[in-house]
Amino acid sequence: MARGTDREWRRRDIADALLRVAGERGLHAATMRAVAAEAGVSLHLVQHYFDTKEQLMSFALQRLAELMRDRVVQRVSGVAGPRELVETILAEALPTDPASRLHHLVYTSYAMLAVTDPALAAHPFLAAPDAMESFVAEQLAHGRPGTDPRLESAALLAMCAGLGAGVLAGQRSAEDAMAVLRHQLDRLFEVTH
Amino acid sequence: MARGTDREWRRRDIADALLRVAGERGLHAATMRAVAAEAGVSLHLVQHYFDTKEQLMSFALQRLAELMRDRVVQRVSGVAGPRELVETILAEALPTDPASRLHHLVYTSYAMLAVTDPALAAHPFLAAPDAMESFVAEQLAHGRPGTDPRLESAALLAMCAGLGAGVLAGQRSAEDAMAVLRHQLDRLFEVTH
DNA sequence: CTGTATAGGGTACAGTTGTACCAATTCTTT
DNA sequence: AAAGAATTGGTACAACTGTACCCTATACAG
Repeated sequence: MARGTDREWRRRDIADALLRVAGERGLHAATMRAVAAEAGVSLHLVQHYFDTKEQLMSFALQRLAELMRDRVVQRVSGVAGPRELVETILAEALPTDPASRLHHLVYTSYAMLAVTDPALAAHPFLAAPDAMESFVAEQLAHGRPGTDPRLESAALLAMCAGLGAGVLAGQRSAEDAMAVLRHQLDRLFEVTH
Repeated sequence: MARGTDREWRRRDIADALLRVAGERGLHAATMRAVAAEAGVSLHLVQHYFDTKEQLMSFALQRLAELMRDRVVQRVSGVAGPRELVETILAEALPTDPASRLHHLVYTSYAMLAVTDPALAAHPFLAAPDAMESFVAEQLAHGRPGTDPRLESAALLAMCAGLGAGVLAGQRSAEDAMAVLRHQLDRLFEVTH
């Protein structure tokens, strides 16, 4: 009777192994065999829980979105005030620690694959970013009534995505990226003149 | 005697074929054979001009940076005034037409590879973005003396990178991205209060 | 007790990859 | 004219990929 949930656990374990491999050696290195080895199981077991590699890739992407959402929820708990909320959420979009670094590397790799791979493109890839953007827009709307919430929130999210890519690529440090982010938030939330 | 330059032309042709394949089918699809077919030459010829795939990948990346630089130079010619210059340069960072769409897809794919591939990481990947950032900072410095040029230019460049990724992923249209960009530039270049 | 489904392991296979090798042709130089 | 270097082609090969197949155990329904 617990078979169903047990099965789901196994699938999660394997998907997490894929994410680990992809984060350390690149998404292209996440072969069936590499994932099986990382998960400490046989190749056949991976095949048993995922009929095809496409299914595994798709499930791992779901799992990644889930993990990123969990991180945001955990970070946001106990934070109050529009400025603090927005800063917390946007900071999570920056790869400041190994875990989020892995997340953003794998997520962006998936996104690049999705541009040319119809199967991945069908995924609800953009649900999380869209939700973030709406949330930030909402906070701006009744935290800074003078501004255009949608345009400003889109700009902020895009900036963080770009800053995150810059950090990943080694263009700037996570601290520098945070400084750029804080500067923009200071401007947005400065006392009305 | 023209052999040397002839050889260089051939290498460019092959590298351009790689960029075309990568832009249409993804960087992972740019195999030796696919590149040879796209270039209309035999597999051995590709091997002849590039001893190893790593060399081909590296040369194609150089070539991509060259093409992107050429596009910026061409776009900027005939444009005057800080606001117009900055807008022109940043707009080029957005995938508004097929060519720049291809450029940004392949460039970002390379960047993701470089995170886990030491050979690619050694490349002067960030020279172009850094140069752009410096140029924009310079324009802001004596176009908008009140602002912090480096922080604002970093924010603008990062925002455009993020917007570009969003356009590639299908999150928003190129027009919407341009609207977000223009809104930020309007703010930066509004009459001093 | 018997059969049937689930979980697991090992191996085989066809296709693709980067690379290496061998042959032929063309061009330059002596 | 001859020799040799550069250029092009075809094919071979070892490694790796995703997938398929065959063989056990163990749990549970009849």
